[in-house]
Parts: sequence; structure tokens; C-alpha cells
Amino acid sequence: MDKYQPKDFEEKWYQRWEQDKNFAPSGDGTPFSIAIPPPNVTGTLHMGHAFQHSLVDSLIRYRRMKGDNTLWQMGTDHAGIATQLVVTEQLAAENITPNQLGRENFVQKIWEWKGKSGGTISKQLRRLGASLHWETERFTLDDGLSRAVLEVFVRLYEEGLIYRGKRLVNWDPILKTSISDLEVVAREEDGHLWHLRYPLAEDSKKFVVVATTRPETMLGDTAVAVHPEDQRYKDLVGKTIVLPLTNRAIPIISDEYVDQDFGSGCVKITPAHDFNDYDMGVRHNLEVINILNEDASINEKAPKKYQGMDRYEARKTVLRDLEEMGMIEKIEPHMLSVPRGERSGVIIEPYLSDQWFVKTGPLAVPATEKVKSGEIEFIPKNYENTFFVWMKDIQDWCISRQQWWGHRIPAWYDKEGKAYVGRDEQEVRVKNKLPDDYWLEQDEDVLDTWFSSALWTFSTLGWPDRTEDLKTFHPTSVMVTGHDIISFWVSRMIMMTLKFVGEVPFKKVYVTGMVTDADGKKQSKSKGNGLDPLDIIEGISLEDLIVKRTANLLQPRMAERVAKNTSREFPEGIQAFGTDALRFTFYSIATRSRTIRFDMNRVEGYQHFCNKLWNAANFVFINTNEQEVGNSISDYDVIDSWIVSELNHTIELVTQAMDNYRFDLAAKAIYEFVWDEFCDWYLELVKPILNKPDINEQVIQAKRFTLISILEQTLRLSHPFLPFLTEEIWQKIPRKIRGEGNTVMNQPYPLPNQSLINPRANSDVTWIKEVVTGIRNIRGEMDISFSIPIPIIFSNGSNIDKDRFHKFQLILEYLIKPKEIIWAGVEDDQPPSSTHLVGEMQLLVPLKGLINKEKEISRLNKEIDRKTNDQSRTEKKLNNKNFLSKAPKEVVNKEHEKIIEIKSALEKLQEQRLKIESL
RNA sequence: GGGUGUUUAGCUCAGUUGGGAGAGCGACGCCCUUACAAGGCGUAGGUCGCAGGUUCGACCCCUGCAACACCCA
Repeated sequence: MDKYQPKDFEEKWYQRWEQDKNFAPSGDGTPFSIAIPPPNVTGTLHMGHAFQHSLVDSLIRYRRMKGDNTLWQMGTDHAGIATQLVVTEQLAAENITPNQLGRENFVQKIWEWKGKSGGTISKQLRRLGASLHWETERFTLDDGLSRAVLEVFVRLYEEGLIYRGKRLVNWDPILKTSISDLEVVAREEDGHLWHLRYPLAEDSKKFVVVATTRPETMLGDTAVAVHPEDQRYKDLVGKTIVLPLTNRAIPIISDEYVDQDFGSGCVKITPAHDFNDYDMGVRHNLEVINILNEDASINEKAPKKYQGMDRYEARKTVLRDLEEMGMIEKIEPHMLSVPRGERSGVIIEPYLSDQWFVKTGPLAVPATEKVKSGEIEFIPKNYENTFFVWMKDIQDWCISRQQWWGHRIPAWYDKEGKAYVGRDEQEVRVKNKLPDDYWLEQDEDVLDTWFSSALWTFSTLGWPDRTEDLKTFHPTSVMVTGHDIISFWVSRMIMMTLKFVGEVPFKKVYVTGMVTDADGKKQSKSKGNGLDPLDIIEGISLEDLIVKRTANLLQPRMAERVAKNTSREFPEGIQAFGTDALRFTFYSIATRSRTIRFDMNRVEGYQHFCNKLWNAANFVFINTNEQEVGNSISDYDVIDSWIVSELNHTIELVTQAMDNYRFDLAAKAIYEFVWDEFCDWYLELVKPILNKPDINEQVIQAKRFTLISILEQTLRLSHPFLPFLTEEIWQKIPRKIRGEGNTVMNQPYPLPNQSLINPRANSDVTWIKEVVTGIRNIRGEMDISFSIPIPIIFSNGSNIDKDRFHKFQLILEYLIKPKEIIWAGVEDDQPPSSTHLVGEMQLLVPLKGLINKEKEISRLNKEIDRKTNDQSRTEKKLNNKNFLSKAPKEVVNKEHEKIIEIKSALEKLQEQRLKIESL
């Protein structure tokens, strides 16, 4: 075989699998299904996606090989705001605005854009090896899913669970739409706290001081509030204030919400422009004055002077005017949490507007119940708390967006503004007995993308029709997703699915950690610290990487720093590691931890692992191709039984790990078996036998059979994690061994066989390992090259030691390279030697001509120190009466045995030291 | 301010019912031993964040504190 070059075969195998329709459900076996969390159709894969999808693919491949009827449902969502924003920007480059095009033409443009860029994510998923069922791929805006959305909207409306109302929402003044909490990012920023004087109506020389971070909102103030128990202001409650600049009379009210210690303890209340103030306004029946236009400029409700000003220009003007009136008490620097739109980066305003809402309270109760009862289980379990906390304080869900790209709200208004909801205009007219010439106009807004995503597990399977797929694959088996969208997506899926299908959307929720950069920071395009998984698979130069990372920065002036950081982190760019190495890295880092720092060194390590497996296979083929390979295990010797035993133990570990979603433990078990046992020991143990010219043909054939069959099983065991590498190698295994199948991905997954686990073989091989390691230790510390044969004395060996030696003589001579071997009793006088203990037996390498006296003494001292420490710790325990009486018998016995062993070893070591010192 | 986590070797992290602290990478030394130098062999390195408590025994359980991270106000 040539060198390990993943790019030579990875894409080839994926194409073959897809052509052969290997990703489709088999139709037999227990159904096992997973719905992909729909990526944005025009987006690209980031590290979090690649991580999640790698985990899912291993689950799917594992279950498929186990014989389950597996479906990994592919689909994408339309990502309303993000996509519309991209196309708007493109048009802006041609100096065209969406309004100039009109709704229909603009949406047409977006469809064109989807056609152009929509394939990127699919290509990336294929490159990752994701065994998705492409043939039933869905899109949130396709006909089927749109029908589901319509159906759900209408039914919820008819039940009173969807309503329209004027409410405060998060308003993006650039995109001019409401956005969800998820799309708002709050960050600490520097600002000021302005202390303003509000004069009392009864005496304009008296005033109260209110503190605010957004002074321009004072134009919409309708009250001042103090805490009911605040002694300072007790007498003021109920009095009236004349609001400066507007000269509006507003009351002083008391409310427990007020924080007495913040600012002056008096708060200005602006119900139309602050969420807390809004609630207070409702409690106290305050007037709600909206002073902003859609673009956050000041509207006609404010004094003429400020009308039309941008909010920040208005802030400056308001402050200047108040200053002139002597109404500013003081100004302090102040850190405050500033909400910005995730997409536009602009500061979000709480804004009063007509929106559609889902009444979530009644839906939340059964959803919570299903998690409490265990019908839905979160992994790790503690994320259930996150879910419960969210569900307990759940707010009604604003589902309307002032956009064009999405599911248009199925509501029609008449001239009086009365809304009629139905599946289409015709149904609305019939249902409401409206004549054909009665004027109706459809709502301009579209639904939040999450609304359609909430229906994902069942709408993709054909709902509202009761399809076979729906019956077979719903509820889905597990949902794999990040913790950041438990509230926004997972909980909404649970609510909607229970409501409309009457069952849970999934039985388990596996919550992955969040992949961060090397500094533990969340990766994002706008911060320029993201990685494209494809760049790790195929490699990228530093120059290209910098170009990529600086292309989508939120603040272009960060470009220099991003370039610097990138050069520091990837001075040589990123080399091509291949998909398997990247995937294996993902499994290894899928621990229960919440944040996962992505470390390129580990990818390199696992690339080396792929290379190791590749070369081991190469060794196996060199020794089995065109040669008689046995076909039975009857000629197995202890060495073969041992590796079979190890493999079965590994199969057990991997199976257990996969059933518990411990991908890291599965990867670790495979890594250790392949490298530490199969390559480091088994292959070395069989080499002398394979190379011996006069060996019995039966024996050598048994070895060949073991080699190839262990390799073949290891490939099947590893396939879910290393799909490409295992396929490439597996195809080279003779059909006589691997059977008639065309691909490893449809072969049966190895089953652990308890009867093949062999403790006796294990103890024999452990003995070999100890002898070999002992000699290696002496060689290593004494700087004796392996190329120099050395005399070795086995002293004080038991009959078992002797039997083992004779049984494994060929192997031992190959691995310890002795010049001669002498067996001696302990009473025999031995030449001064370097020593290693194997149980009661001593391995001796005579010093003469090879070994430095001082070095050997220091080596002995180290060993004696270690043993002495062990001894004192053990003796301390055994001298403790409480330990002897209270600890379990097995533990006490173990300590007793240990002390005997330590003492005997110490005796021998000290004897040796005396002997060497006297030279 | 509330909530949830994290803190173990130079770095990144395991440590599953409390019973002799582990891996990978990095460092150091030796070796082109016929699958692999993307390799082999060996070595060094840790009062397990701090302070108490429970226990015969604590990285693990309890309490408090500190630092950091994320989520929610």
C-alpha cells in the first residue's frame, strides 16, 4: 500500500456510498431516527456543526451496522433574517433597495441566491462523511413544510393560542423588524449615568433626581417611581412632576420593583421603551407614549424640536437643553449591558408594535411533564434544569417578523383592521361569509423561522398526513444539539409536537459542549476567530485563512488584530488532516464538559493514529496476501487468544460507551486497543514467528488468520468513527475473510463475546510484557543500544517462569535481544549486575563492560525510594486498628499481600545495592 | 443580582457508585530493530484552586471562600 493520503480516497467512497443508496433506511429492524438540526440553507458549516454532525453520524452508522432501520433526516431552514440581510446587502452594492424591487421580485432574488449558494452546506456535510438520507431532503419553505406551518398556525389561532396584540418587542431599527431574544446579544459597554432633575408641580424649586442611561427616552416618561419603603421619598408619593422639555404632568408612584440603592432611588418610567417600565405601566395603569419611529428617529409624540432626529442626536440635544435649564445634577461613567442585534450589530430598542404571539403557558405544562416523567431524557441530565427554569418563566412568543422572506402570516384584514385567519383567502371568505368583493388584504409580515423549525421532527416526515414514515420514524430517537438553543428550539419542538402529534419529538436530547477557539472564546465569523472544518480537512494557507477570517468582521477595524492572532495561532496555515482525523478528534473531545477548546495538536495526534492503523494494515497485508491464511481458530496459541480477548474487551467498552453517548470513551478504547495492544505488542509478538523459516505451517497460518481477522473486526468496530479509512482498508481484505458485502458500512457491528475473554492468556502476556519492559528499562537507562546483544541472567525463577520462558523463548529472544541467557538459583553467586524484578524472579544484566556503576546505583536508589514510600504508606494503614476493623476484608487483605511483596522486593534491591557499592 | 458549570503534569483534558493520581501533545535521552521517523524504546514532571468538615481512608461526599466561563435579569 502507498502512504496514508486521505484525499486519495475519502471523496471516492462517499460518492460510491451515495450512488449505492446506502444512506436510505433499510426497512428492516428497529427504527432509529435522528432529524438534523436544520442548518441555514445559504450558510456554511462551522465547527459546532461539524462536531454535532460527526457525533450523529457515528450514532447512525453504529445503529445501522447493528441492523437497525436507520433514518438520518436531512433538511435546511430558510433563516429568514440572515438570508434576507445577505441579499439586501448584495442589492445595495448595485444601489438597489428591496422596496424598489417590490416584495415579489425581491423574494424571487432570494430564491435565486438560494439556488446559487444553497449547495455549500450539502457539499460540506458530504465531505464530512455524514450518512444523511438525501433523497428525502426537506426545506422549511418547501410546499410540504409550508402546509404544516399553515395548519399549525390556523389551528392554534382557532384554539386561542395565537393572538395579535400591541406589545413591546426587541426592535432592530436597521432591519426594521422585531427579533427574538435569541437574536439579541447583550454585552457590557462603557456608558454614562445621567442624573436628571425633575421639578415638582407644587413648587418648581423642589425637584427629584432620577438616574438614566438613556436620557432621550425621558421624552416618553409617564411617571417617576420610588420604593414604597424608601423613607426619603415617602412624602412625595402621589405628588405630581412637571416633566422638563415636554411640560407634561406625570405622577410619582411607588413600586417594589425600584432598587433603592441604584442611583438616587428614583426611577423615571418610560413604558413604551423599556421592558420593566412596561410591566410597571401595566401595574399602575400608566399612559404609554411611543416616541420612536421604525428607524429609531424621534416621532411626532415628542416636542417639535426633536422630531425627526435620530435617537442619539436627540440624546445630545436633550442633554444640552437640560443642561441649559440647570436640570442635570451630575454625570457618572457607567458600565451597562447593551443589547445589540446579532445580525445588524445595531443597538436594539424595546419598541411598541402590533405583533403576533403564541400563548405558551398552556403548551409548556405538558412539555415540562414529559421531561419530569423521563419520557424525554436530557444527556447530561443537568441540562434538564436549564429546561425547567426556562419553561417555568416562559414568556409568550413573538412570532411575527417584519420581513418578506418566510412563511407569510395567513391573516387577512378588512378596512376596519379586523383580522381573519385561514388557510387561504378563499377559506377566510367562506368561513366568515364575506362576499367576494369584500376588501381584504393579507398581513405583510412573515413568521419567525423558529416557528417552522419547531415542527421539524414531524413536518419533515410528511405531517399533516399520517404517512408511513411518520408512523415508523416518529418520535425520533435522539436530538443532538448545543445547549444554547435548548430554550429557543428544543423546548418549542417539545411543545408543538406534543400539541399536534400527541407524542414527544424525541426520546433523548444529547447536549453537546460548545466548541471554542484555543483561548476558550466562542467562535464566530463576526469576531474573526472561527474555523471552517473543511480547512482542517483539506488544509489552507495562512494568507487565505486571514482573508477568510477578516471578510465578515462586525467591526472592520479589528482586521489587523485578527490577522495578528491568526498568524500567531497558525504560523504555517493549517495542513490537510483529512476527515477521519478531524472526526476522531471530535469524538475524543466529546466529554461531558460544556466548553471544548479546540486544539489543533490533537487533530495532528489523531492523524498520526490514522496513519498508524493504515500502516498496521499494510503490515497485515504484507504477511497475508498471496499466502495461505488459515480459517480456523483451533490452532490459536496463547498470543492469539490474548489479542482476541483484548479485542472483545474493547468491543465491550465501545458498545457500552456508545450506548451511554460517551463518544470520548469509545474513541479512547479504540485508540488504545489499536496502538497500545495490537501494534505495540501483538504485531511485535508475531514477527519472530512469521519470520522463522522452519516453523510449522499450521502455526504460521493461524497467525495469518488472526492478523487478518483481528484487523477486519477492528475496521468494523472503528467504522462509525473513521468511515473513510476503514472502508479503504476493508475493501482490500479478501472476500474469504470479510464476506460478500460491498461496503463495510453495511456489515454487522462486532458483538462482544464474553467467552473469548481469557484471563490466563492475559497473565501470560503480562509476564512477557514485564520481562521485556524490564530489559528495555535497563537498556534505556544504561544507554545500551538495542543493536548490542547483552547477556541476561534469570535468577530465582519459579517453574512457571521457566515454563513461560520456554514457551515464549522465540518471542523473548526477538524482543530482548540477549547474547546469552543463563538460568540461576538465588543462592548462586551472581556477577555484579543491573537488576529488574519480575515478581520473585530477578532479571540480571552483568555490569562488566556495559554498565556504569554510578548510574546503576542511582537507578537502584530511585526504585528503593519508590518502594520505601509504598512501604511506609502501607504499614501506616496496617498499623491503624480502625482500618483493620472498619475497612472491607478485601481491601485489608490486599494491603497485607502488598506489604509482603514490597518487603521481598526491597530486600533484593538493597542486597543489590550493597553488592554494587562494594565494587 | 440570580442560576449553571469549571479549577488535576508546561499545554489540552480523562478520572462512572470514596480504597495505590492517568492519557495525548510538549520536554529530555537513546535508536533509521525488515508496517509506520506521521515511527520505536526509555526518563522526568502533579501538597488534584484554597480553608474547614464527614470517614478507618477524600481528586471524588458536605460547607465556606477565591478565580474563570456561560446563561438569565
